[in-house]
This record gives sequence, structure tokens and C-alpha cells, in this order.
Amino acid sequence: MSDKPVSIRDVAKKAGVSPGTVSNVLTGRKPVNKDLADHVRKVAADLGYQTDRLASQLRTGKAQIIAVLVPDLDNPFFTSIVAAIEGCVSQENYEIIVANSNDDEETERSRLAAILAWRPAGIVVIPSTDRFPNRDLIERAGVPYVIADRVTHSPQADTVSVANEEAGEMAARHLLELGHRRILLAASVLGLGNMRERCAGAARVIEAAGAPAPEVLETGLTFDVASERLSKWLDGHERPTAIIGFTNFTTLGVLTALVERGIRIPHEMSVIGFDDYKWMCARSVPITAIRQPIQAFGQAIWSRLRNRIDGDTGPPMRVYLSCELIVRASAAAIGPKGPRTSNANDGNEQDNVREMARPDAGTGVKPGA
Amino acid sequence: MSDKPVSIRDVAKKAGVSPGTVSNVLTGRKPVNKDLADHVRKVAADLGYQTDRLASQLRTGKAQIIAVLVPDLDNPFFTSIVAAIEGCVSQENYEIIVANSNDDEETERSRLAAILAWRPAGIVVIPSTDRFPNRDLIERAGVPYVIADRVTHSPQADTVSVANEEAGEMAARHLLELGHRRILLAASVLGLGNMRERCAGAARVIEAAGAPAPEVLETGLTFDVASERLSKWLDGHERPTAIIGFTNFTTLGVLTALVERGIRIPHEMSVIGFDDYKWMCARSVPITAIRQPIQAFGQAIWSRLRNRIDGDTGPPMRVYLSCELIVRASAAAIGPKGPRTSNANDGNEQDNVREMARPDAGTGVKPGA
DNA sequence: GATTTACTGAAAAACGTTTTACAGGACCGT
DNA sequence: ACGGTCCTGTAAAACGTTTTTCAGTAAATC
Repeated sequence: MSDKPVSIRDVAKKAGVSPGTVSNVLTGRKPVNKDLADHVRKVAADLGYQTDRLASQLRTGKAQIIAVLVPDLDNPFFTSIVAAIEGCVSQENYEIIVANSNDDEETERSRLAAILAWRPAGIVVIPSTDRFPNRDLIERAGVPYVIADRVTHSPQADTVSVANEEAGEMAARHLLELGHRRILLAASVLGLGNMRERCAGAARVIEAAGAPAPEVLETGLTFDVASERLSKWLDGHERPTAIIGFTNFTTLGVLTALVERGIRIPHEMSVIGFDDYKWMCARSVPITAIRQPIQAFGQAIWSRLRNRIDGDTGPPMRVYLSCELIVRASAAAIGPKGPRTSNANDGNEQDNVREMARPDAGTGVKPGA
Repeated sequence: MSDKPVSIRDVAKKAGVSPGTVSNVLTGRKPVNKDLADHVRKVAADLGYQTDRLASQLRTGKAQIIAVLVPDLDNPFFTSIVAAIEGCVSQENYEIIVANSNDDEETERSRLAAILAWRPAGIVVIPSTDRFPNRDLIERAGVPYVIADRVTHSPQADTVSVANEEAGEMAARHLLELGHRRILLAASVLGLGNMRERCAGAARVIEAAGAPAPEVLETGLTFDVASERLSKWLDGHERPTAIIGFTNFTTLGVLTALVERGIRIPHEMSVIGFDDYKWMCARSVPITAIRQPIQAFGQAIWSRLRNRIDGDTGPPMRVYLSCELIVRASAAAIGPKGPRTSNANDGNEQDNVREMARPDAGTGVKPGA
């Protein structure tokens, strides 16, 4: 109800000191007599004073704001990353601004501009495209940022991503061990670095095993077209014995396409999905999947960004985290008999985060097909 | 790279005018000669000037920030609402700050305090508890806010929610039409108004049909305990023929509990879920569910909040939106023969948003059991 | 005992805007 | 010619902080 919020001046007057002293007491930037400090603190508390962060951070130059720009706020993978980051930063008195680029380069640009006008302390962005041309906006503004997930290395900026090739390898190896040889890789869009790497990892292992090079199908970025394309593809091609979905949406697409075609899992088709969600277990044949370490992801992003905010001017770093294969029932041994699930879960639980300086920057991985 | 961002003073100097004039040109708050205005705009564009929103909004008093406080950022329902709101507000040059209360009253309070320090233009909050005692913080700050989802009416504030009773009725009626009489209602926590209302709606319809009053099971707020409690309950009670999950997490819990017990859907148990997600269709027996109108939800929240920000001082409004029953295969007719699905989808597609002033405020709905 | 040093806190400048107050014309009607 | 009203733009105040500068006192050093 009280229209004007209580200001530092009010506190100062009531406490009989100068505003500067109140500031020094509250921020602790300059020492002030213990007794007086206590008094000021008490008055501030009594008045319910809350420092106006707008004003405070106008003066100090940077806002305690971390902006997170994602390509799709309706994709639970991205929101889970936002959640993980929020958990980290809120403990250090930062606030999070979210923006949605809708996988569109133009809106990405405009959202980025709007966000930069807040002079945020840092930005984490999951680019809408691999090249991320809108980077120039951030760089011109001189705001620290890290690129996450989709772009796995960049000569200009820190990147945090998953060990994509390794993830692809894990999935493929699991299928090979189960006897599969004709494997379909379902990626969202090969224009994305992480997709190329996952496919490359899988393809390498598969070919190394002497199996035919896997086919790669691009299912697009949304769920709806994913299942559609999958269905169409299944109609027009010799049927593989296993499919790896390299994205949560593609996994969902694979699953519904199989339902539509009446192809049963795992008897007629083995499936490995990406990401680990509750619904994967809420089925009679729970889904074997590659789990991305979301919490660690968020922490790694924040820790990198934090360093930059604190003034780290070292060369761009590339951080990547290992995924984990969660063996369940949707990938089964091939052969005359029915499903036989394996539980060769050798996931390396600890030490799943590595950092490396980047001498090797810029060497993109070729698509697997 | 340029360390100091270009300020309005720089533009003014280069354009040969005063800072005030630049401001007037850019904000359009006072008229300025057309030619001069164009010139200023050009200079501003050349210099890549972007007004510092911190400074701007310090002066004007309120930040173009909408804070969204949700109980669980890992729950896709809540994040989908955030996404819907973000879509609305970003078009009007507002930015969204998200905060996670983690379903805990204390962290809710501290997050709220942190958020209020930004002097946001408005707040939308999905309270962690029904009573929402932390409301006092917002009210003391005098910031407009709307309460969403969980609390469906409040004498002090606008509420936007779903037509919960109606939703419960729809689900129950569908099951009754399919011949079910012993129905279990799975709610998250009956301390939440929306849960009580959904249960009440279902219970009323069921009892009106002469069927025994339905049992209500509280499954808790997280997925893990949900399935656990469900499993335990199923062991200790006579088995119903149908279950309604009144939350996406409880639905997931129901589904996995049934999987664990080897109870098949819909042959041995019919299930109606809540919310509409992709995974519900990615199964051989897709899930019949109550869909909440997420987009409309976000729009209604924003429109209400917008009005308040613009100075609407009318009495608190209660807005509620109708849900839709999506008939699929997980709820089947009971009887000697196997599953028979109905497609009696009479959902009222249009006119699913209503507003009403609140003379009836404060009359809570009783829990259904 | 004089001079430095250390400490404490007040006063004022600064951050980048917006807004208010005002000044200088031009234009109008008398 | 004169006072009034527009019109357009400048100068300066203001927003609520933090930071810098400085003054006054007490302690320490010679």
C-alpha cells in the first residue's frame, strides 16, 4: 500500500547518518563502527528497507542478471537446463531472465538486443543455428557469455556441451552388442553441431564393427514433423532393426511413428532414446536412453560464466560432460527369440566433466552419412 | 570490445542536440521537429545506441519486468505456462524473470523478496501453498500480481485458473459413461485448492450417478513418491476399475505403478490423465486426458496483469478457463469384452474463457472425500 | 609537542536516463 | 506595437544507489 518504497535516504535520516554510511554498512564495502553498523542495520530492518537493485546496479555498472536464451521454451530439455542454471545463480543473488528465440534467427536477434539493454552480467545462449551469427551483438556489448549444448566449440567463446560423439558411440555400441547391424540414426537437424557429432560417433563405431554405414534421417526440430517424416521414411525404406533417437523430440517421434505403423518394441524394433524423462519408465517396455547430466550441465555453464564475470580473460574453454547409457527394455537382443535385455551399464559415474583449453578449435565433425 | 556502451549523451553530442531531445525523439513522449528527429534517429542507429533500461526505468520508477514465481521449474506444466507468458510479454517489450520456490514456503519468501527488489511491473505467482502467506510481501511493495493455477479465488488478488470442478466432472462423466463405478481419484495434495475442486467435481458427478463415493489418494508433489504411494495403495485396497490422475506427475505415477503391478491398460484398468503431452500419444495405448489450455492460460494471466499494471483498480477478478477432454484409448468401456474406446468428444472449443467479478469470494470448495 | 598515520563518517559527484522548468522565437489577434 | 499562446528545444533536476573526496579526530611516531 505504501506507495513510495523506503529508500536509503529514509534509513539514513532515521538512523541519523549519511546515505553513504548506510550503503557502507549494508554492502560492507567500507568498514564502519560496529555499534553504529548494528544500529543502522536495525533501522533498515525496522523500515523494511530493500535496496533498489535498479539503482544499485545502475551505479555499479552491471546488473546481477543472467540472461538465458533458448531456442524453444516448450522443449523440456531446454527448460530443464534453465531450471538447473536458476538453481545455481539464485544462490549467488543473481536473477535469471529467460528469452525464447523460437529457433528463428531473426527473433533470436531481437530478443538478444532486448536482453542486452539490461546490461546483464552474463548470457548463456543455446543458439538457434550452428553459426550463431548473432554473436556479434553480444560481443559488441562486451558481455561475458557461454554457448551451450548445440555448438560444441567456438574460437571466440566458451562452450559447454555434452560429449556428443561418446554418447553416439555408447548408444551404437550397445546396439551392436545386442546383435544389431542395420541401424537408423534419427537426428533433428544436421546443421547442428551436436547432432553431427552424435551421428559421427555412432557411425564410427558401427562401421568399425563392420556393419553397414548407418542411415541418417533428419526429423526436424518439432515433434509433429518428426513422427511424420519417420513414418514416411519407414514406408519407403528397408526396415532397420534398431533406431537411435538423438533428441528427446525425435525419440518421441520415433515412438509414435512406430505406434502408427504397428511396429512393436522391442520385438520388431529396438529403440534407444535421448534424455531421461519420467514417461520413459511409465510404459510396459521402458525406454533405454542416453541420459544427459542436466544438473552438471547447469553447474558447468554457471561455473564457466562465473569465471568470466569475475574477469577471467583466458582463451575460450571447451567443457563437455559425459552422458550415461540407461539400459532398460526398449533395446533388445536381435535373434530368433523374443526380447532379451542386457544390463551392461558401465557408465562412468564420476569424473564426467572435463575441461580443455582449445587448440583444436574450429574443426567441425562431419555428418555421419 | 568497446568497453563503455554508447550513452544518450554521446548521441546528443554527435547529433548536436541535448540529451533531453534525444530522449524525446526516442521515446516519443514530447513532439520534436520531424527533420531533427530523423537526424537524431539516424545518429543513434549509426552509433548503435541502445537505451540502458536500468537507467531508464530507475527514472520512470518501474521496470518492464514481469517476475514469474513457480513451485517447480522441473515440472513441464509450470514451464509451459512460463513459456506461454513469455510469448505474450516479450511482444510488449517486457522481460521475464523466473524464480523457483521449490514448493517450499521459505524459499518462496526469499525468492519473492529478491524479485521485488527489482521493482518489477508485475508478478505472476503459482503459490507453493494454498494460503499463500507470502502475499504480504507483494502487497507491501504494492506491485500488481495475479495468482495462477493452484489458488482459484482470493479476496485480495486476481486469480486465473482452470475450471477445475468442470474438469473433474468431465473426466468422471466419461468414465461413468463407459460403465465404471469404482473410481480412484489420484490428486497430488489436497491442501491445494485446484486439487480439491477437481476431486469435488468428479465426486459430485459420480455420486449423482449413484456410484459409490470415490476414494481419493494423495500422491504428493513429486513423481517418485507418487508411483510409490500408488503401488502401496493398490496392494492394500480393493482394486478400482478406473483411475483419474489429476496432475501430470500423478498421471505418470499412476502409469508406472500400474506397470510395476503388471496391470494392463485399459483391459484391467482405465486411466484418465491430466495435461496433454507428446508422450501420451507415443504409446500403443495412448492416454485419454484432460487438456488444460496452456496458451489461453498464459494469455489470460497476462491480460489480467496488464490491466492492473495499466491502473485497473477494480475488485479482484476470477478468471477460469475450460479444459478439454481428449478421448484416446486408455479409458475403455467396462464389461466382459475387451477394450472399447469411445470418442464422445463434445469439448466446447470456443468460448472457453470467462471472467467474473467476485461477489462469491472466499467460499472454498470442500475436498471430494 | 609536532607531525604523520589511521580511522570514521559526512558531503558531494556520479551512473544514464526521463522529466520539469524555462527560454527564445514565431505566430496570432487586438 | 504589444501581450498572449504555440512550438521547439536546452538546461538542470531528479530517480536511488555507490563511490570518491574530504574533513575531523584519535592514535602513533619522531
